[in-house]
Amino acid sequence: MTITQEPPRMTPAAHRILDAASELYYDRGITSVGMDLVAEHAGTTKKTIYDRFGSKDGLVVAYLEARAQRWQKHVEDHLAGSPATGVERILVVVDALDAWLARGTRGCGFVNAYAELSTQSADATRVVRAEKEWIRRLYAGLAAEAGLAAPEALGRQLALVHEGAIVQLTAGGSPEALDDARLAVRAMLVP
Amino acid sequence: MTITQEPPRMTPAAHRILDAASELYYDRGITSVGMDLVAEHAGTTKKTIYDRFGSKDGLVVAYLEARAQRWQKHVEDHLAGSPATGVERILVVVDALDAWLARGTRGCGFVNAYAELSTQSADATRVVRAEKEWIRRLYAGLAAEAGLAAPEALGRQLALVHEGAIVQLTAGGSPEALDDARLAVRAMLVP
DNA sequence: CTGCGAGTATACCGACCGTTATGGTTACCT
DNA sequence: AGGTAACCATAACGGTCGGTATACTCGCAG
Repeated sequence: MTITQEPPRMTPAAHRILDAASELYYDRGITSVGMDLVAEHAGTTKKTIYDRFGSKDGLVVAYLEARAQRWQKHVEDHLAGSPATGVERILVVVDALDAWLARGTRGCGFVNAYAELSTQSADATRVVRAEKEWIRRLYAGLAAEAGLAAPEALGRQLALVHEGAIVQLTAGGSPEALDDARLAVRAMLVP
Repeated sequence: MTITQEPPRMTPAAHRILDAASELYYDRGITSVGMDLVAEHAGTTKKTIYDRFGSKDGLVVAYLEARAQRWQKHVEDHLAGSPATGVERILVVVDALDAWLARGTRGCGFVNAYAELSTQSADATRVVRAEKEWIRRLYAGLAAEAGLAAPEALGRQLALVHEGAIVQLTAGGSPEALDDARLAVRAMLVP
């Protein structure tokens, strides 16, 4: 049986811990960041971390869930703040990704976490998979709203371009990856 | 100044070490695999590892370079063994990727290494970037041979689908990712 | 006044980290 | 015969790992 732990109570110190862990885990990787370092950056102690998050795995899952929430809100804000309609709304997601990746070259935090933890933490893997499925459904939903044919399959194909752009921009060091993604998306939307 | 170390002399023990490290690093991640574990799996001692590879970073770079060579040979063998011509040769690369990913769900070893090491090892990052550039040039070269317009830009766009398929298949847990990639590639090749 | 939850401070645990050292055993090359 | 390269075995180095224990202070609600 899979135990689903209750979410940690977000006391003030817990907030500082999660903020520090989010920055450190994303920037330096999860395995190479120890609990002592997180405690130091959060201005607290390991005792408080374990009181709030139970284990390193618990803190990692909280980090991934918070990051997913931030990222999804970022996309939804972009969509809500754009006058685009129809197929153009699909390009708004690419713009949101571009803005999200503007700072930093560390790539997708979820892919990075999967790279380190997929064989060691089922909970972390579950959060990563959920975020990737969210991307697929986001594009599929926009394709359906635009009245395009086979929106589910098209949404998955658009998600490939989305993920590929992150990889080629960061790990691949290809600075024009986002522009390439816009071209690829447009090519896939003209029938 | 950047020191380029000479490649390790591949004595019999060095071969076993590199084989063991390749399997362990890819399966469990690089940071979480220690030198003791590599020595144990290779049936040798840490002394011999350091005699042959100098440091953990040296062993990691050797792992990535060997993996890139294996992967590129895999693709070239697929291309050489296929009767396809023109744009169909681009799909052969997707078939080669499908076969390469048939076993395992650990995704792209280079992206995984980048996730763990990009802020800590310039040498490892250089090997990762070289492999991603190789993919872009591979597709661009096939696009040029097929007589397609703007082959460089098109090659980069095809590389996005390629990388995205790996991510969505493994981290995303989307089993139809390779079929989606074939559809996306075909959509991008009809003008 | 009391009890309690939250947080701080410090020390500790066994295990493992990357790295180096010492010493000895083969086997091949001159 | 002597040298050298490759390898094995054992141990140790200082440091960090995730996690636990003890003891303390503070603010607040009953």
